[in-house]
Amino acid sequence: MDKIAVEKKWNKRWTEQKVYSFNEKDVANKHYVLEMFSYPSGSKLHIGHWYNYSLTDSYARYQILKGKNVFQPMGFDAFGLPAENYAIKTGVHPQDSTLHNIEVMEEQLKNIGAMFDWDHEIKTCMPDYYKWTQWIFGELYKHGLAYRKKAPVNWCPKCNTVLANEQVVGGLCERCDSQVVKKDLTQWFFKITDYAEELLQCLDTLDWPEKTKAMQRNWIGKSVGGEIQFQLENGQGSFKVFTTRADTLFGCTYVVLAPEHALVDVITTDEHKAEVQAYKDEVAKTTEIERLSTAKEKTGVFTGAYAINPINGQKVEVWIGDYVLATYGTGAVMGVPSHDERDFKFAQKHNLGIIRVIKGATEDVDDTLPFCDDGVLVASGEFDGLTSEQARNAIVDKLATMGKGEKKVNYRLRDWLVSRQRYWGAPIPIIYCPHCGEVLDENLPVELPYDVEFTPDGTSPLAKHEKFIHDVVCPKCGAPATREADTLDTFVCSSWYFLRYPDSKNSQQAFNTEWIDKMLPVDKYVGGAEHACMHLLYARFFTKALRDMGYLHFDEPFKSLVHQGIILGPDGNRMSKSHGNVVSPDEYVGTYGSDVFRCYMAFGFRYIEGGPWSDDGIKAINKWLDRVERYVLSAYQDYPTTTDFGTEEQQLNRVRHLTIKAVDSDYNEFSFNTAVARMMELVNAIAKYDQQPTKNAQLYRDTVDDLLVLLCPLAPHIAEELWQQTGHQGSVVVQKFPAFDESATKASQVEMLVQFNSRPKVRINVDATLNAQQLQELVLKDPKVQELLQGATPKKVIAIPGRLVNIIV
RNA sequence: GCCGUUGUGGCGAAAUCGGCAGACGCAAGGGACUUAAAAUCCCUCGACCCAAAAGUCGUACCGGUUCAAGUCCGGUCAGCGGCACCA
Repeated sequence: MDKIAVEKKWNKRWTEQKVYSFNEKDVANKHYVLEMFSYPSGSKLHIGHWYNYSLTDSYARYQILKGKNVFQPMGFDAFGLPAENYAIKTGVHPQDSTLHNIEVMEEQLKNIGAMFDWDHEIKTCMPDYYKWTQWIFGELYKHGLAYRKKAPVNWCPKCNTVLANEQVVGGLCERCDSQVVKKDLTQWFFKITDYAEELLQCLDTLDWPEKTKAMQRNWIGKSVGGEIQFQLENGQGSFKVFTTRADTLFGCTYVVLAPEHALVDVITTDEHKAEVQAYKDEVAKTTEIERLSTAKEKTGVFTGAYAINPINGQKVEVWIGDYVLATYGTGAVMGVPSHDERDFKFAQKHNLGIIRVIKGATEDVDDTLPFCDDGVLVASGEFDGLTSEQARNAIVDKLATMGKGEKKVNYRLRDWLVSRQRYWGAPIPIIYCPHCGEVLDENLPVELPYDVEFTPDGTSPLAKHEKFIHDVVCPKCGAPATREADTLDTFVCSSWYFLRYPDSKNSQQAFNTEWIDKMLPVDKYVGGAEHACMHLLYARFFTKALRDMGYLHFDEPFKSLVHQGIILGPDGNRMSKSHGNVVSPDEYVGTYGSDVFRCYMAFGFRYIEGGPWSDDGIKAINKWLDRVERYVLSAYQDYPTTTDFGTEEQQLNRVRHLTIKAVDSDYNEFSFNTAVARMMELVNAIAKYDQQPTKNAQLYRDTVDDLLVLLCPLAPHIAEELWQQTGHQGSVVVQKFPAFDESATKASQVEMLVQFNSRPKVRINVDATLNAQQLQELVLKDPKVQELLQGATPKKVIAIPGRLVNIIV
């Protein structure tokens, strides 16, 4: 078979006949399969795309065979920096390059032979899409979930834009690895922190990889504790500290404020002013990375001020130190050197007191090290004898009655910074009016102008576009106004695309509530694990926010999530141009066709693991598919036939049904490698049966028919071609998954393993229906067993029908 | 340091509720067919021991539970991913 020609033929025919279109009338039976959409970069689809898209498509095809009404759309995450950077380098406008790349990629995606529903395609850079991205911004704004504030933000000097916390990896820009610096800027934020608790709680309800859920939990970073108020000694006011260890409060010997803390300048005494200012200057100069390094020494200086520990009235020194972060908790911590690693180091260095107030269960107290575990309180007045856990509550409760403390939960999650000082993104629909201030523009879309000078210089390219900025009046008062020049982070665009797909042509709304309530949540979402704390978190936030506004009525967008593994280069490194280990799928697809390539990827890797690329087995898969062809055609040739159903027939039928059962669950679990292995076993059984001089044609043909249907998710074109060549009506891709007949898998006689002292010794054929008692009796009577027993009486016999018999002597 | 995850032949990997470890393939070796090659088909293929039969060892390491452990329990080590001065 000329596999390439066959692929072209069927691909074309399926598209013409719309074999794959979703039936909107049968929405109750829908199965929404979604692959993370791709970024239309200039380079072609790589192995990773193929691995993700082709095998998830196999899962979708399997669902069709199982009678599901599958919705599997595709689109493009088309805004973003790479197109803009490409434009800066080459002068080709981002819109032109993006739209061109999309065309090329559409063609490539079609060649995979996947059944994407192109009628619902989305391109996020088109006004008919970003109009609704802007609308969602407006809704968030109206509900207090989008706001503007001046804050120290992450700035990438190379990309010339701010970044979200999630886009800073180890102090470096996620995209270009430049060192990120802090800048004080007024920026737009989404209030994702309002949903921190729900985002955390709902993780338990999701069928997601444990790893991903753990990463989100970690990122949200909930910590339960208390806020404790310290009065300043000389009546200059008070400040709060956040702690998870209120039980150690009696051990507090000093407090530390973040150098940026507002109170620092107020409380510093004259004699310490110079030193404090010098320290603050020093801190401002160090980079974020240096400052956050755990290896760095715990530096700090005394302010000269004192505060009162509210639980015991002790006077403690107030220090500043850069290990206290202004952006977490209250920007102030209490120092308990006896029970905290960092405080201990800090106290040692600066000669501060160390008072031990928690005793461990064991008595081997080592006072040269901090004791950081829970224990029992000592030297803590009325709280002596309480466990740490009891004391945490008791102490905060006591403080609460004094008005000096309260229980408090803190999250590490920060609000999502969405402004970007770049061109190629959705404009933020905000107008600034000299009289009314910040006004939401509801006249959408706010179109992104084409003729923009986008060479980055640290200011937003749109700011330099006179017409865009100034050709606007205030919607409230009609006065001449100006537009917001920043654009939205592309992650905003991708935070709701799965809601748009089912209703992609709706020009009146972002989506119809009633309709997407039926179509969502996504039943199976497949994409890379690298999105754990960005896209997957943002999309959940959007879903919950839109739910609370009444635009939809479900809690989570992605019910079940699968991460495909990563295909590494042959050298075991991540494929990249710099490693020079990039493998292109094109050559393989050109030589063997997409079915062979897909089957090879299916068989060669555990789907969720991935691994280093090697093409050692691709020829074998090609041969195997040829073998399938030979036997399928052989079954339909003329040969001496019989209607008998003897041992050989039973054998074949048995393997056939075991294969049906196994492949069914394998597809369902994305275990494509074992699915192929099972089908290989079936083909081996068929090959053996083919040797029979006289064959049961009915059984033989039914069996190869089943094989073609089982194979069709992984090799749709080849299966279809053979289906047609053997004279079937209709397309194989919409057949019913073969029915499993359990009785066919049961032999009347089974080979039973007999062990002596747990070591395999003898095999005897027994009736399959015997119960444990009968089995034991029969086995003990067996001559071979008798011989091994040599007259001894077994101490114990374990007989398990269907498994084994173990004789202990 | 914390969280998660993975350790099985020369290689990719299988193994249901604890029940014959290595299915299915690749590579390798041997053979059939062929003038030859390709294609196809058959056999061997964890290690040790051995003429063979039999036997011993073997799922990262140490220990435990069990008639029986890749699988369960306790501990250790290594790889991978994430977080990390978060109070």
